[in-house]
Amino acid sequence: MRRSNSERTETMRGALIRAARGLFIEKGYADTATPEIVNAAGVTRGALYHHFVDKKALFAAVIADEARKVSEEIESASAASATARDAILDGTRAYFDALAVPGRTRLLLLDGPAVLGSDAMRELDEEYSEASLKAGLRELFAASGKAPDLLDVFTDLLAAAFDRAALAIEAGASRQDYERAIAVLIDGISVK
Amino acid sequence: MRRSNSERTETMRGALIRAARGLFIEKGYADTATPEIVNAAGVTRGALYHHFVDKKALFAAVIADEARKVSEEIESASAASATARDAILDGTRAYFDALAVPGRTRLLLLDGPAVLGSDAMRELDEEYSEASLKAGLRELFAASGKAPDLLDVFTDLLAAAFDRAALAIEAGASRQDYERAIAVLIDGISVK
DNA sequence: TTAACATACATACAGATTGTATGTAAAGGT
DNA sequence: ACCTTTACATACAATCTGTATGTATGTTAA
Repeated sequence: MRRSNSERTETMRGALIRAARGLFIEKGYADTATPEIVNAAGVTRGALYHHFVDKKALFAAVIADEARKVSEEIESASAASATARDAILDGTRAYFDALAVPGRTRLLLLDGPAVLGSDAMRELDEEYSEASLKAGLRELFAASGKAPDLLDVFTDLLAAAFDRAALAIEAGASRQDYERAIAVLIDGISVK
Repeated sequence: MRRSNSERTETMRGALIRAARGLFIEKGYADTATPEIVNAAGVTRGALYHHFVDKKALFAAVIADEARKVSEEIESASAASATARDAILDGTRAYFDALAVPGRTRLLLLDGPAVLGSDAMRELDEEYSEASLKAGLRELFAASGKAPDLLDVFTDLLAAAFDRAALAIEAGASRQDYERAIAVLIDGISVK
């Protein structure tokens, strides 16, 4: 069968990313060797190093994919909420659902920051999942007549709290407790 | 000179931990090789692998040291504050000061969780730095007549926010803005 | 259509790294 | 003084990563 180059590239990159994703989740970035990855994908290391400059670049592709999926799931879930408060809390639940997909907390919250740096992860977060939170907070501030001068800071702090909550929930903590506490935090910052 | 074995062990472990700390901060855990570490310490890899089962164990020793120091600095700073609110905010500032020591955010917030796992780091945090925050929150809740049923959860969420703030401040954000926002969060959860 | 080139992938190789095995010297107990 | 244990150094085997090189397949233009 004759396949175009762009098609070959696309399927090969997809296969490598999928195989790498599984192993990175299972054993972590550091303990996953490139021979394992290409074995799982049924190819050789030549393909990997042709499509990615190094192992870290492959990891970055996995992370970017995952961040995009999380963002998409959140946005598709937070369709229409009655109030700004509800929009934020619905978004929070959608975020917890998205991070409940096995391995995502490890990829996005543990290995990602260590391997790619917190700056790179911050950029990804801002580009993807934090956008809707920030929009929600902006509305909330507007509705409660609060000055939005610390909007970015509150977004950052709450995003960090959500991340920690996702980690705790995965470790066995009560999701309901964390959702209640987050609701208290949201209500707390919306008082004038 | 004749030195006892326990004395030799202590100085050697200290030298290895100090050398490793510097390199882990400078280049990260993954990019620091054990030959470099022992070179910096002026010994051989034999000494390292005699005192630590592997590279990760040496890293764990560095992290434990650092977490203890942070905890000590916080406790020595938060001597006596007028109110529970002040105690928490003073503790927050002390935490920011402690994490402003170069490399600590990388050690404790980036490499630590990735290398040792978030469970291990959570245990360290609970044993050390989060204890005073939890005590402060308990007082705050008592003073404002709030039910303390979510005390652990709020402690966790706020600790995560503090960590993110420390990272942001190191990346160049306004420390004052983050302190103001944190004060708002604290005040928000203390309303009945 | 085919010669010329670029892209996709495989194989081979060099350097470096980790952990272990083994050897030696110093300390501790009897 | 002897024997055991601990502290450390050296030597070795098994990886792993990135690069260099080789081959096949796709692309382009005369």
